Amino acid sequence: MERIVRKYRGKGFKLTPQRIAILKFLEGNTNHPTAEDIYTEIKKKYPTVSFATVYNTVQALRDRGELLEITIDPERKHFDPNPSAHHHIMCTGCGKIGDVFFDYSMSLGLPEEVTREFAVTGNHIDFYGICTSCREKTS
Amino acid sequence: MERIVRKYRGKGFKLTPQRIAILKFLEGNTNHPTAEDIYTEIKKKYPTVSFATVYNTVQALRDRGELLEITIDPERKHFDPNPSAHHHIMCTGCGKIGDVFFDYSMSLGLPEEVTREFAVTGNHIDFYGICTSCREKTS
DNA sequence: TACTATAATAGAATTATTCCAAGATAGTAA
DNA sequence: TTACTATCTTGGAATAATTCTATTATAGTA
Repeated sequence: MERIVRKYRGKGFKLTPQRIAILKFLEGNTNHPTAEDIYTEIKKKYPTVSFATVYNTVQALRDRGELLEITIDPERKHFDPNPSAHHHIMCTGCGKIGDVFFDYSMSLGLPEEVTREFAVTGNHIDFYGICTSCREKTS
Repeated sequence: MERIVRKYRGKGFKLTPQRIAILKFLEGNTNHPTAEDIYTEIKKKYPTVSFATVYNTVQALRDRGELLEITIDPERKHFDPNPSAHHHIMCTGCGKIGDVFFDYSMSLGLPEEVTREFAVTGNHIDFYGICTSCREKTS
């Protein structure tokens, strides 16, 4: 019995073959795939899968707090199956996204004029940079 | 002679009435408008203005480093005519976006496994919270 | 004043995402 | 094991944001 089936069975989350394939693809995936990346991958095994299924599934996972929607790339959304609080860095050359596991919360005090207006609930840091392979290409 | 005309004339930036209207609308605007917000406003005075003109103009401004594209709202892009390095906070109730003028760069050291792969060039922090008026509504 | 490079326009095209109705099926209760 | 039903999957249409294109207009300049 697979880990994924064990994790989701009987929790109000219907496990269909397509969903299992999506869950397997996402599990431990640190590539921050887009909806299209997921769709393309699942289509290999389930050629009739639709974007609706991909979006439905990531939405269900997001609602369960098991997946994050990432906005660092202005072009499209990326998804991160690691829901623990962390941050991201994107290569401005090739668009690759990496994780930044570091808790900055102690360092992010806000100016009084902001806390006067907002009750702060969270934060997320986008870092930008150039990755190793992009630096090699241009040097 | 208007300030805007003085600022842009003779700098390879063609000043048309529509552009002047957009520039005036953006100047000092801290509401982080969307393309549609800009379009709707300019349409009042220039009813034939098109979205293409709005997008062309904000792109030209972005390329000149005079405007930032903001990704804090997963639904759509917002624009910020203040290009100085600062951060943003969005109300998760009503979507209102506020500015956070504080330089956190000294606090944002990155783990070695990240700097090994990326030459970091910038950062931007998205804060989330609930604004005053949304708190009043739900209490 | 006239010329030319650039902008504005309408509308089509593209892309990302959501919605919908019909058929299929996983999970459950008997 | 069977049968039921709530939920999922699907294709395609719909929506929304953004970009592109060809044509016309015009700001800036010479």
